[in-house]
Amino acid sequence: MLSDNYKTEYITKNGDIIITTDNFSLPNTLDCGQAFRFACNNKNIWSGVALGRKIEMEQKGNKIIIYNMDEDEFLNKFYEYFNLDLDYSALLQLFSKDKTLSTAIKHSTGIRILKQDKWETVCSFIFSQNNNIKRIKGIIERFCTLFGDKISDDVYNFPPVERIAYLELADLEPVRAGFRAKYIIDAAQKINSGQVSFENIESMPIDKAREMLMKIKGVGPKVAECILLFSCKRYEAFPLDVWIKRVMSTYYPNGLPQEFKDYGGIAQQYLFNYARNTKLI
DNA sequence: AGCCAGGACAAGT
DNA sequence: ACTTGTCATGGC
Repeated sequence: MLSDNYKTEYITKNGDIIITTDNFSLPNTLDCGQAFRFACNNKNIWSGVALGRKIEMEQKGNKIIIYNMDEDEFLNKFYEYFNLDLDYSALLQLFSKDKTLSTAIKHSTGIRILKQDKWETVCSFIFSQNNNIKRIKGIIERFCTLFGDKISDDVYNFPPVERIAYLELADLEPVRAGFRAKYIIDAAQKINSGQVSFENIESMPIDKAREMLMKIKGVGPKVAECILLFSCKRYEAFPLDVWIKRVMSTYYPNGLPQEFKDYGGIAQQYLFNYARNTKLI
């Protein structure tokens, strides 16, 4: 359906990367509930931690500036992280044939699905269950500060899985994750031991991938879909949370149109953001 | 103050 | 196979 080798325009300048595209909104992408470690300061700079480094960005119209990053690191890690190999222009044009999606897209333009670290995504969405986004962010920051490596002032990497695998439940108490803490330990142990492996997860039949992820305690159908969508490039994954369930019952009682299903997860993210922000649904 | 949150699990029909 | 109570915590 979409081109396999789409390329987004960029240049390097003074040690920064400057991306040019009409389909990239920093606020909508970084604050739509898929990632939890980004925030905007009062000077319009978005700052966060991803793929083991602090990253600072700014949007000026259709240009996205990634400060202090060389081309190697950009091409090897963040080009894929920001999903710059997907033709959002063509995809959103397809989605816009549907009236509800068209409205949602106009409301929250420029959402992109990030390709995040898998272990971090497992933890993040375990923390997310029966929880609100504000508190999820707090839990994750405490988790990183307590167990991650310091990379600069007040900035900590996401803790490595092998470190968490050998913690006691009581060690996680200051994270204040509640009943989810035991799930984090179980996830770390199963991933660290290889009982749950990410190898081939991006290409294996999606039902196999779901089944494997759900071997982790605390990973049910919804969290599994989030992991597949937000860290494995499985755009057909379709997380059903309370917001999307409302959208579906109101606007799509017979399910999402078939022609969108290969990219249903991306459509889902526009619908989620629209529903959550407007509270109209 | 009380309801709700990017749910999952276990026990009960 | 479906339904229900329970699970910590704190945002609003």
